Amino acid sequence: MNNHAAQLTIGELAERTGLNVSAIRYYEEVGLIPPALRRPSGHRVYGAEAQELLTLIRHCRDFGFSVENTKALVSLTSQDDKDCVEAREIAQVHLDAVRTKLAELRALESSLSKFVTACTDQCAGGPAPKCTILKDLSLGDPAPSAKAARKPELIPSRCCG
Amino acid sequence: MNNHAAQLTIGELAERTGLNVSAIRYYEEVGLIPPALRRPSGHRVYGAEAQELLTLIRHCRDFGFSVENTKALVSLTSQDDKDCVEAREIAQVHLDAVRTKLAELRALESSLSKFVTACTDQCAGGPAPKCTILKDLSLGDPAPSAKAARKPELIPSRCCG
DNA sequence: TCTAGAACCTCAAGTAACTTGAGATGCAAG
DNA sequence: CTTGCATCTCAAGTTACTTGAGGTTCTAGA
Repeated sequence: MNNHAAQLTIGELAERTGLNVSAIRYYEEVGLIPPALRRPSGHRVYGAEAQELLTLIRHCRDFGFSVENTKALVSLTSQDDKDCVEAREIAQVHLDAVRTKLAELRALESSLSKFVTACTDQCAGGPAPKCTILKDLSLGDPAPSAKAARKPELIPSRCCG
Repeated sequence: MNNHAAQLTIGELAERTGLNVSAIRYYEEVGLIPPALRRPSGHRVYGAEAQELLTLIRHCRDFGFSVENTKALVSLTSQDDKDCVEAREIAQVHLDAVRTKLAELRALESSLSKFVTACTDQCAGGPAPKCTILKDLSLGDPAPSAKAARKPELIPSRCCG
C-alpha cells in the first residue's frame, strides 16, 4: 500500500470515484479528462486533482448531463472570465428535457397500468389473441405523445435505461 | 394511383403507418415482420395485412416496448394455444421499469430545479467557478438514485431520449 | 417515346456512452 | 521465482434505427 504523495492507480481511482476503470479510460479518450501521466511501463498514474475532477464528472453524469454538457460544466469551473449564466443555461435546458420526459413517462405509466388492470379483470387467462392488451394495441391511434424529443438522447441510460 | 387489391409500396405503407421507410426495412431485417414479396424489379410489395401488422408494431413501440418484446406481443396475436398471461407479464414488467424511471426522473427534476433556482437567487451572474450549481456538483455525495436500472434500455429513445 | 426526377434498392457506417473481450505485459506478495 | 491480479491496447458489441453513397426503376409529363 504505497500512498506516496497521493499517487493513484486507475483501479484505486475507480474505487474512490465509483466509476469503473474502463469508463475512466473512456473519459480520457474523449477528452473529458486530460491524458494521464504514465509510468515507464505504460500504466496510468493519477494525483488528487484527478479524483476531484472525476468526482465532479460522476455527479454530472448522475444528474443526467450528457458527456458534452459535462465537458462544458467542467471547463466552467476553471474559467474566471466566464459567468454563471452559462452553467445555469445548461442546467435549465436539461431540466426542460427532464420535464418533457417526465410528462411522457406519466402518460405511459397511466396507459400501461390500465392495460394490465383491464387484462387482469377481463381476460381471465383466456387465449392470447383475445387479450385486451393486444386488442388495445391494435387499435387506431391510442399511442401516447411519445413522439417528441428524439434528438441526441438528453437523458443518458444511467438515468433512464 | 393503382390500388388493385391493396398492393402497397413501401413508401405508401410508411405513410399509412407513420413509420419511416428505413424503419420498415429494418423491421424486416430483424425478423419483426416477414420478408416482403418483391416485384421483378426487386421493389417490395405489401398487402393490407402488412399495414395492420405494422400499425400494431408502431403502437407497441410508442408504448415503449422493446423490439424484442414487440416481437413477443406480435406473435401472441396469432397463437390461440397460448394464454393471455404472457402478454400481461410483458406489460407488467415494462410498467415496473417505467415506474422505476419515473421515480428517478422525479428526483432528478427536483434536484435540477433546485440548482437552477439557487443559481438565479445567489450567483447573480457572478464568475462561473463560484456558481452554486458547480459547487453543488462538486460535493461529496448528492447524486440522485440513478444507479438502478442499467440493463438493456427498457424504455427506448422514442419515449425517453 | 423519351426523359427528368421521385422512389426504390443494397450495403456500410454513424449515433451515445460505455462495456466486454481477447491477447499481451506488468507488478507485488509469498 | 512464481502465481495471479491489475493493467495495457484495440476491436467489437450494445439499441433501434437513421443517414449516406452509389446505383436501378418507375411514372408522369412533353
